[in-house]
Amino acid sequence: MVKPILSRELLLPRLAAYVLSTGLGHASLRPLAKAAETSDRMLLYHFGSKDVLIADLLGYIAKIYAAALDAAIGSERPATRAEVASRILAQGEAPQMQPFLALWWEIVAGAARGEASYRAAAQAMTDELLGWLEGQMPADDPDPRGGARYLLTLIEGTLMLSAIGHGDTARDGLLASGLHRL
Amino acid sequence: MVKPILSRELLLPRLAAYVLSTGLGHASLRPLAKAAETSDRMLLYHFGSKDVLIADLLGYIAKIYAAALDAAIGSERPATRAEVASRILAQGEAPQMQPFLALWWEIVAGAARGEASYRAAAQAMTDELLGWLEGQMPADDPDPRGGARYLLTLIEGTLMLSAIGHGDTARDGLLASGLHRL
DNA sequence: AACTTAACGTAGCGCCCGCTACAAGCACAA
DNA sequence: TTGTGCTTGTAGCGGGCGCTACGTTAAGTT
Repeated sequence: MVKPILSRELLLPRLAAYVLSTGLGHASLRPLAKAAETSDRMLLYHFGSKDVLIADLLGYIAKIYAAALDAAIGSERPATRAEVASRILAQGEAPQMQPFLALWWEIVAGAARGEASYRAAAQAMTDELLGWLEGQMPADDPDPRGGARYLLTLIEGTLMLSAIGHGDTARDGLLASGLHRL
Repeated sequence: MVKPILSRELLLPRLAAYVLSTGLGHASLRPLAKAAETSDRMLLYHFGSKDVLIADLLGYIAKIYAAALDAAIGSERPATRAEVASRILAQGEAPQMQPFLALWWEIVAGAARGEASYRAAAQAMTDELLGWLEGQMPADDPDPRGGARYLLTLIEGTLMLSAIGHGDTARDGLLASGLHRL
């Protein structure tokens, strides 16, 4: 007998791939089921309701994201804050990260509207990124904790401006920030 | 005879009020019509299609936003960059701006997915904010243009982190940014 | 007075939504 | 062998969706 927990873990990667490629907005049960090679009936059987499915899926995607970040950690530590920022922004421009970024803004929008599972996913992914940043801070940084939070704020602002076609604005802002002098 | 352009301009404020309070995600024709005290039939009559209605509505809301920013301009110019940032962040925390912010992240998400009308609205609102920032920069600022872009990036990052419940993280980042020393 | 046209109401189309009722298939324990 | 309960397929429910067909009213125009 196949245990339900197994089926869920079989379904989640397929659901995640579908949602990452098409977005959360149009993710309804029948298309999701088709992408996972099952039926809407079965999705509800395994997850209970669509809300639970989405919540579980967001948690799963947050875990994928954490793994992607881990895999992207360079072996040697950057020497400056500017190098930390430039590394993670380069990571943010990588093609394989684009589906995550598109999904990210949907999650942020849901969190801003107060939906609990979106907020949980957003916080999990932000905590992950913040931890990664702290670990990447230069060894001689006078304030790694504050510096990581400063860089996180700058990086999220840059990613947002890039998402709406204001990437040049953010780049000019970073150049004017004096970051390369820190 | 009442001209259609008049009716549209009568409908848009009501539609905007509804969308600002409930979000774009669940804005379908019948609820929108009810909020505007008309029928779905009439909304389509005046706008042609839902897509056009949403596009026009986003343009209208961008104009409201511009007016709200204009109204918020203080008479005397700030003396430091930190003061500029603190003013606009205080503005972002004002209760009357919360509906705009919640809607803002939905617009960003739509723009990130490549939807043209969302992107246009996002750029219009960002251009407005950027212009406002440039006008607010201290008179003795060595680089008002770059500084405004830097502040915009920091501000958007801060607003995003606040939206997902990471407001403290952003505040710590700003404190560590050395902004108060600039 | 006859005609035109913008403005609006009523009713309903076909489609997709989340979800459910019901029964059948299956592995297992008694 | 007979339950017993997990898994799955078929079919469909009530309802909301964007949109349309069609008729009516009322204000101009000629």
